[in-house]
This record gives sequence, C-alpha cells and structure tokens, in this order.
Amino acid sequence: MHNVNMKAEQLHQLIWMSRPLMQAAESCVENGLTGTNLTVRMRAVLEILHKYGEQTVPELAARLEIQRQYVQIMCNETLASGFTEQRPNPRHKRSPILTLTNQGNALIEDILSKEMQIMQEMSEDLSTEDIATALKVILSVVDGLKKRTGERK
Amino acid sequence: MHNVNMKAEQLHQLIWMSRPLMQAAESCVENGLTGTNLTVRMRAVLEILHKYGEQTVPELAARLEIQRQYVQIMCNETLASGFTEQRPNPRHKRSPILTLTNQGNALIEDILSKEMQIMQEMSEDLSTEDIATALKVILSVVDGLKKRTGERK
DNA sequence: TGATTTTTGACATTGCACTTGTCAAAATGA
DNA sequence: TCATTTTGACAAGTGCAATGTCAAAAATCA
Repeated sequence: MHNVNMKAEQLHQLIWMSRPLMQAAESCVENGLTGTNLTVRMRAVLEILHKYGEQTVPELAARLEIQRQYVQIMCNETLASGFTEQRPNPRHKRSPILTLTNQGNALIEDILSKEMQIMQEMSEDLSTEDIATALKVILSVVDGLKKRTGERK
Repeated sequence: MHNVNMKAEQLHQLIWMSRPLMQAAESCVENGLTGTNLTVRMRAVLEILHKYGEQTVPELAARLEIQRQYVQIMCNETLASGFTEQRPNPRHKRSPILTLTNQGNALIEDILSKEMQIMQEMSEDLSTEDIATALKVILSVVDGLKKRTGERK
C-alpha cells in the first residue's frame, strides 16, 4: 500500500517535470540557433524534411500533429529564407512537394549534429539501460494518459 | 561508438516526448476538472497552497516560476470563486496572505486524490525501479540542458 | 461521364498563456 | 530620512497555436 503510493507519487513528479524538460529543451535548441536565420518552428520543418524526406505541407502537419494552417506558415517562412523549395507534385497540382535546398540541408545537418553532440555529452552520465528504461516509462505514461482522457468524468 | 550514438538517439527521442507528455498530462487534468468551476491555472494555485501552505502572491509566483503579474490574475480568479481568501499579512500590509477556504481545500483534495488514483493505475504497468530510474534520468537531463543553455554558441 | 465531396493554400479572426512595462502606495534598508 | 525595493493593479504586447472561410483543384462515387 505504501509502496503503491510511492510509485504514484514518483510518477506524478515525473509527469510534472515534462514542462521544465520541454522548456529546457526548447531553450537549448533556441540557443543553438543563434547566428542562423532559423527560428525554432522553422527548424522543426527542416528536421522533419531531413528525417522523413520531401513531403507536402499536409503531410508535415500530420507528423507534427498541429493544424495544417499553421504548418503552412512555418513552411512559407522556410521557403522565404531559401532553406526549402517547392517541387511540382505529380499527384496533386495545388500541393507542391516541399524539399530541402542544399543550403537548408547543410544547415539542418549542422544543427542536428551539434545537438547530437550535446546529447552524447549528457548521456555520458547515464547508462544505456537507464535511458532505455526512461524512454519506455515515458512512452507508457503518455499512452496511459491519452487513454484516460475523455473517458472518465 | 555505435553505442554512444544509440544512447544519444534515445535521449533525443526521450527529450522530444516532453511535449506530448505535457499535453497529455494537461488534457488529463483538464478532463478531471469538468464539473468543478476550476480552470487548470486556478488548480495550480490551489495545489501549491495545499502542498506548501498559505502564502503571498509573489511567493506563489516564485514557486510556479512565472511572472507575478500573471499569478496575480490566477489568484484573483480563485478569490472570486471562493476557493481562497485573503488574510492580513503581519509582515506586509499590501501583500495579504492567500489561504485555502474550506471549500477550496475540499475541492483540491478531491481533485488530487482522483489524479493520484490515475497515477496508481498507470504505475501498475511499471516497476518501482523503472519509475525511479526514469525520474532520475529526467532530472539529470533537465539539469544538463539548463547547464548547456547560454554557454556555447 | 457528371455530380458531389474532399483536399489544399491563402487569408482572417480569435484565444490562450504568458511577458513586459508602468504606476502609485507601501515597505525596507542605509 | 531618503533612496530602493516590493506589491497590486492595470495596460499592452507576444508567440503559438486553433478555428473559420473561401476558391481552386483533386478525388470519389453514382
């Protein structure tokens, strides 16, 4: 019984660390972006294009899980800055495929490699197993929370 | 080398789960608030008062790590709804001490106990050690990220 | 085929969670 | 005592979105 409460307490604490974690992560990313002409939201577009390859705005929106109207704005910014360009979409005339320019590709690779370096530094203090465990727990919690939202009153 | 990259990759993935985690947590809390006259931000005030006891607005702001001007608004809402009340502050005439009313106390205890029940349910799938490990990793990562922000270019 | 429905980019409006700035009264510290 | 700080109140601004609407184009279906 006491054990159960301990677990619940720790889980509660863990969950509410998500905000500080997110803020710290975004600050750190933002920090790494100074000097480039990128914003955090533009970086997100480049990251997805780099990871999953060229795609349309609606595809990006689905992956980012935010409204396509807003993703459109983010993408237009990357277009205006020359980090991405449009390619005609054989499957849809009104929805061009967004692709990284050489400049955009070089930039996002540079940024990601610097970020990865920070990840490596931080992971030195932690064991492979602990990181894997933490990731597993978080995925489980996100899943559990989502399942429990909108069902009970 | 490959192992190092694995760790960094997983850490990266873990860090970027913080946003979905936070959103899921807030949705879940919001969900548990339907029917009460509380909003998520009002709940935050009651939670702090319940956990740390009566205190002034600036103290609350420091604990929540958000600007006092905004915390003032949140607190005024809890006052207007009768969940908190002001007590004269012997140490400062202009800054009354905010304290839970009986109604506010009963409400926040009810909410917190329901939330804890969800925590317990979710923790059933996870071992005590795994939860402790996850918490440790997250705290370490937040710490590491904060240290690494604002230093390197 | 033709008609209906869906997708898409563009644009406008709105909401939310804050931050920032300012003021005056009150409190604090030298 | 006088300069500085704290505080509540108020005003304005910011960034990240959601929401709504439109028209063109595309996809679906009868």
